[in-house]
Amino acid sequence: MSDATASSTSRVGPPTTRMGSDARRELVLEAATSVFGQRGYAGTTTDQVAAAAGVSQPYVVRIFGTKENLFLAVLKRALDLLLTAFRAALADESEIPVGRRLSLAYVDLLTDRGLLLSLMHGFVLGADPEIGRVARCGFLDVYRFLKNEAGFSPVEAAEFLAHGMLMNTLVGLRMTDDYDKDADARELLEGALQSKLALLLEVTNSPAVSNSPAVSTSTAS
Amino acid sequence: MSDATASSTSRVGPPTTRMGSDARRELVLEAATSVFGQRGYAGTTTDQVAAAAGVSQPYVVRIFGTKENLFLAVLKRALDLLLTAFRAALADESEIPVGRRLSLAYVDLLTDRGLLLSLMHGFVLGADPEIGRVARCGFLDVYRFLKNEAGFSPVEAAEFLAHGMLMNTLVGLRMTDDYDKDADARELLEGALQSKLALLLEVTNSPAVSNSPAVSTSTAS
DNA sequence: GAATGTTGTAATCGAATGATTACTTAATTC
DNA sequence: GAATTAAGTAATCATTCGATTACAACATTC
Repeated sequence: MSDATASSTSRVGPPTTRMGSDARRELVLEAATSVFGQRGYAGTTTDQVAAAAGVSQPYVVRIFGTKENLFLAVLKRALDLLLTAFRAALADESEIPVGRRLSLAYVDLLTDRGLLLSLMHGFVLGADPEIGRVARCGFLDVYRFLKNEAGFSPVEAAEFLAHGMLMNTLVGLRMTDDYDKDADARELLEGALQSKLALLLEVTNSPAVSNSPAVSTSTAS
Repeated sequence: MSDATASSTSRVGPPTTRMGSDARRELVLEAATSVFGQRGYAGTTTDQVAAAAGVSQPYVVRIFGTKENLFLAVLKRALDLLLTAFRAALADESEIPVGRRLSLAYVDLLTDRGLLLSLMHGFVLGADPEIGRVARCGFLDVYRFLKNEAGFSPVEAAEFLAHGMLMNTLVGLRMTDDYDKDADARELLEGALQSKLALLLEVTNSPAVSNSPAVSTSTAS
């Protein structure tokens, strides 16, 4: 906090230009996706989300009503982006077979830190009444897409989903952190991701979560 | 609470017989495994664990020092049980091929509610310094078992792990809740679990998590 | 059978956190 | 250009929760 000439309640910087509520909402959703992906639903505070989005904590709460609603919005957005990316990959005519195109689209999404991990956190909270309902429904939507739109058989679809869950888990584990240190980790990543590994390694380089509390409520100047 | 003849500080029931600390520790670990599996690390309170174990909340804390230590102990125990079950399945000579025996052992473990879900919750917390380290190490231990002891190739091991992660996810999602209601859920479960589905359906019938706070600190009489 | 250690609980504390209230200031409208 | 709406924050509250302290009852040893 600069002790400038400003009196206690007057402005410090140049007059802030305002943002439309839709844009602000999307910005908070992106920040929330990142934080929820790292720390899970219960492990994330609205204050951490606010800090990541560069707004105050009460504003985050006011936009979404409750933390649970915010997480549900993150889940729905993630599922929407996932299916949209899959449909784009499907529509994109190419010599590459369908399954491979979808796999590549999936790994592409893994590079959006938090997106698929937030989903994963939701998937293991099926015991929660609200979150569980949305998560089950979303997972089934993906399954139906694979069958009805991509033309997979039930077993092929399960196969595809299994590899997706393994990739999610490896990213959640931050197994890429051990890529240089552990030969088995390297081999596992290569076996699980094969040609898609290089793409993933490029973006997996952010540090571990810090346990120090966010400075909170105050916007970064 | 019975309003018996007891004065405020006197005993109510018969003199409680004590339990050895090892047995008590194991009992608390089992309860913690169940609760962590349902609600995740951050979503679980030491009080919920205490209530599930039938002891007081401070006692849970005293046994394990911190909640994080408790969760780490749950993870290590789960990994130990997993590898022990796998080694038993491997040693058990039979006509059934190795992969199938291990799969059956895995589904057997899924019936211990919470065990594999606690692991799964740990797996997606790789960004946490301590939990992440233990989770990565444990996952790699399983991978090494598959390669070095069960004789899997790297790709076969990844394949096996992928199906394990899908099964974990389906259990975490409580997809079995929709087995009777949704044809796609039924088909997905059958495609993913195949012959092992019947085993899993038998034990998946406990209700959703309640959001009412545990009565806490008081032992059930 | 006192002394001593162990198993266990009741009471409570301090910090963290989701939410609320009241307020400020930038846009927008008439 | 006043009035009104919308974007945003500071301050603060009530709960929750992990942890600590002090104490009680059972077990063991000598």
